[in-house]
Amino acid sequence: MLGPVNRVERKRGRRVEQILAVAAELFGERGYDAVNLEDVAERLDVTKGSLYYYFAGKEQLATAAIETLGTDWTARLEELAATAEGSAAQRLRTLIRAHVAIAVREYPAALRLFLVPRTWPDALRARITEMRRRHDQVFRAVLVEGLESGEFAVVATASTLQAMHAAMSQAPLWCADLPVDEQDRAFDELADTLMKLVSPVP
Amino acid sequence: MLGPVNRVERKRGRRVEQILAVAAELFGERGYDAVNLEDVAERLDVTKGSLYYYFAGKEQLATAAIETLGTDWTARLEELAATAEGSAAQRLRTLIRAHVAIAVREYPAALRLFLVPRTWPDALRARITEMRRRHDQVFRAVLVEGLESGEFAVVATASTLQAMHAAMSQAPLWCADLPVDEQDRAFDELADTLMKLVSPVP
DNA sequence: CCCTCTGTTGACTCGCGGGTCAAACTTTGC
DNA sequence: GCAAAGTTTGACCCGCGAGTCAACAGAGGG
Repeated sequence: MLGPVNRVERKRGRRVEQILAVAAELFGERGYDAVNLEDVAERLDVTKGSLYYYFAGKEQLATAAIETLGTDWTARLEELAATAEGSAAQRLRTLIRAHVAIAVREYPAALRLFLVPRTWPDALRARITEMRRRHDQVFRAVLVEGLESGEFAVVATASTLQAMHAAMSQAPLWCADLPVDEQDRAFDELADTLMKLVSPVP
Repeated sequence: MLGPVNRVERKRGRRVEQILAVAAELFGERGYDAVNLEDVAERLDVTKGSLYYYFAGKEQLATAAIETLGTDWTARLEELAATAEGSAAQRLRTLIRAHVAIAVREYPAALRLFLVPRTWPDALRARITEMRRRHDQVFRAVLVEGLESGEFAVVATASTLQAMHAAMSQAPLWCADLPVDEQDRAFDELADTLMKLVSPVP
């Protein structure tokens, strides 16, 4: 039997989800150290102490929150990869755009997750690494496909993926402050630019 | 009259340099919050209180340290750009390699300076932005040159530079732990990969 | 209406790290 | 050799934020 058994457990489950949603947002925005539990509690119109009823501590809360964030993000990427139509190039471009859009619009500082994992407690590092591995996996699959079909040409798969990932993760920093319509143009430009990494040369 | 006038001031100047060297290393490695002044002091075989004789506070110390780090790094890039021989492509590749090597070998976590500037106090943000602007300037110059001579083709100058910068800054994260000889191969691969961003397509 | 179980509170402890300062020590100039 | 200036120390203050906990609601259930 999956899921909560009775009304009480369901209620608790919903509460946990609310907390995780807020926590994911804050940890995604600010990183680990810069989030304090009072802030999380305040956003839930609740007191800090109450969080400890659901989670053993900051680290556990952050771990669960990252899990949530990661699962959501990964799921969307994977679904997109599964449903996207067209050539490998078209699909890769779609993925890049979507990934950048999620990063910028929803987790504007989630790059911290990937870029400075050393500041996170050990337990979290593993989750973050795993999350990144799964993201990479989605991109790698399309990349390999395009390579095998001869549609793409790359110097080295590893550094191509690294470069792509770096550029995408960093996007929030330089286009978070742009107005929305310019953001869209920036996403397109970045996607086109990154496609050059896989384009064949004469 | 430039420079310190008497022996006392020279001595003080040297002490300040020692402190800044250590501070630049630590701030470059760990970011702002994660550095505490006790650590800085300990590395200098000195007490925390003593730092306050030379600097008004953590923020001022960090500002000066970043200044040092930035000046050194920028100067080396600029000198390399000025002395490098060959086509625009050859020079760009040289710059990329050098930049990555400096990032990985000397300031292994300096990417935090660029990547998460929102965690730094306002005063520091300006310095960091300026440092990055100067780095970009060096690359932009070569890029524009190659474009004008028809050697390069890019989708958009801005996102090309962004992508390059992102990939280079992030390099320390994924190749800091490699043995030195593999690092060199990784640098080469990354440089070759990034050159694709400017390569003309048929 | 009371009893129990689930949640919530707010006042508390505690350690950490930035910042202060008078006193002690060292160097320098005469 | 001594006074003044320069430098270092270590004990101390203070605020912040994580974590604790006894006391206090409500919501059902009998």
